[in-house]
Amino acid sequence: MDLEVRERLLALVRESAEKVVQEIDAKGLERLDAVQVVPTKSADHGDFATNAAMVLGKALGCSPREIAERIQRALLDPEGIVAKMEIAGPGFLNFFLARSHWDDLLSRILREGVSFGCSEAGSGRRVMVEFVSANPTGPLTIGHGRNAVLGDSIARLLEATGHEVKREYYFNDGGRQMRVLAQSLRARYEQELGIDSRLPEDGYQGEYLIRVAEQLSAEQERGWLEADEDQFKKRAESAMFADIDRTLKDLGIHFDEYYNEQSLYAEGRVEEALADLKAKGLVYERDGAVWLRSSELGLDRDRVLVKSTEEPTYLLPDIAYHRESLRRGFDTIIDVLGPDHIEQFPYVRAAIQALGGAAERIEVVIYQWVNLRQAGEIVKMSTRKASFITIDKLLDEVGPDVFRYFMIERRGDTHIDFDVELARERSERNPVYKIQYAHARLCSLIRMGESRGITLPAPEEIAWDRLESPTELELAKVLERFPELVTHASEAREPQEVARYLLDLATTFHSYISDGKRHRVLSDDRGLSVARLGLVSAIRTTLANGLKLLGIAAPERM
RNA sequence: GCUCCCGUAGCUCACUUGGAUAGAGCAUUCGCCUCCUAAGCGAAGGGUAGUAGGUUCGAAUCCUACCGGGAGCGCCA
Repeated sequence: MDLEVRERLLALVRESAEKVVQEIDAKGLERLDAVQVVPTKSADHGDFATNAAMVLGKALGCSPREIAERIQRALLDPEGIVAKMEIAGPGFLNFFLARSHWDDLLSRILREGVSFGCSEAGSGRRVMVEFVSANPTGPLTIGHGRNAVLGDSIARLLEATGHEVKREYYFNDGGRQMRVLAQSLRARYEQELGIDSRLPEDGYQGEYLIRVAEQLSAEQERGWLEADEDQFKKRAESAMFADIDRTLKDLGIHFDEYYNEQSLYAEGRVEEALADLKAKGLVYERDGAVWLRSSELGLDRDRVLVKSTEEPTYLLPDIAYHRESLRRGFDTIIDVLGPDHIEQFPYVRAAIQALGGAAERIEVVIYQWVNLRQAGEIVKMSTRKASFITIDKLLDEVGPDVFRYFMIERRGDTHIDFDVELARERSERNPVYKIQYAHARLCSLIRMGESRGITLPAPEEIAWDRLESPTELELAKVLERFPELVTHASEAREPQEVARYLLDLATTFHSYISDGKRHRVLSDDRGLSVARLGLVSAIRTTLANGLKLLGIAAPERM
């Protein structure tokens, strides 16, 4: 694919700036890296601007404006990308792009359709995105929902930029939590049968277990009174996973693999990791526990690998898991994790590194917890006490699109206070509706065009030069940003950039279409109608492509 | 004790990874459906960007210190 115009401009500017530097003082060469070309905020400043003259000013000992003039004179533009250049402000060199650029852009969008915005940047790279990874002890909470939406959107962005993506759910159905869950289910089952049975001290109090128990007693009657803990565990686990899967499905999320931590034990990977760490002299015993000598790996203290009860902490299997993932041949492994891992993860990474693993291929996307606000009060969420609102409940009220948008509109590393009442209210008047509404209106225009017999010819045959208003050019300018935005959001693992962008595009469109006196799309002027419908179609394509990256529906009618 | 996040309009948050006059939504006030979907649009008011330094041609953005708020970890995971 062609380079985006910004990159082509940057190359021209650097080339020209280099010549100027050579003429004046070669010492300025090392400043060339700081030269940028960026889209402008205001149309008065053209379409793109470069800071080259300001960056080089000091090194060359000349005024920025003088340098800007020399760069302007030296700039060669064989393709004729630039129609006009201006020097402004403290020394910006502003570029006004040639009309043909915008015409080409609109043609290109129509030609590329669903793949506009996609790239092959990550072609040949295998990436694993490991997310959700909630243990099957209860329904998914809103916090898990943030993880789910974030991970899935990152995966979608990676796919759009050509990566081969595997979505993985890593879980642990061994250990204490699951035993407590099994005991809790047994207690509920016995209660169903009228036996005065109590939940274990720190048992799972959620209502969902009662439902499972009801079903179990209906099926088995008293048949499970002698059942062992393992039977209850398996029963509880499959019920919990059924819940989780349904929720994920409602959110439009699927996984390629469910990876069980227990398999690491079964295959001896955990022992192996411990043995290898021992062989490197990175392990010692104290107080009956086995410690990782992480303070010798540049970290602030040592950590327990195996507790005095002989159970491993999460750290050891995590080291084994990541080693195993690297062996599976991924170029990049992205873990989407809650803030409880912020402090921990460096130890996993350090251990992998010390064992000679490619720790730099492991990336962590940390998100902050979602606080729930009810009647103005922050509610702490705990799975065990069931003091949470499940995603299911919320999805019933606001639907997956609003939920996904809520979870993705902010950067992952900021806190979200999720106000349930507000979410309900806002479900009727919400940014995501504004975006979807724009898409529906665009579709409506296309339908109306068709009903009047106006269909789009091949993109190159559209008389794009009929689009003359500033708003139309502004729209084109917004569309222009999309491919680069997708690339950036993908590389930065920041899907909220897409959400922001879509809102911006939708707003610009609503503004355009509301001024129907000046820009009526469908009119008696057939050529103009075709050109405007072409623009409409390009906007629709871009909105739809962006919504798809976020897993949000693009309705044709509302 | 250690780690992370946040202090920007009355509220919730942006600012394209250091650029030109700091922007949206909500809320408030005032307008717009004989005209392609009013889930929309236009306009007005509202700001010492927590404080103090530093780096830079240029700082809301980077660095340091302090103040204030939120969260996590320290043999549960």
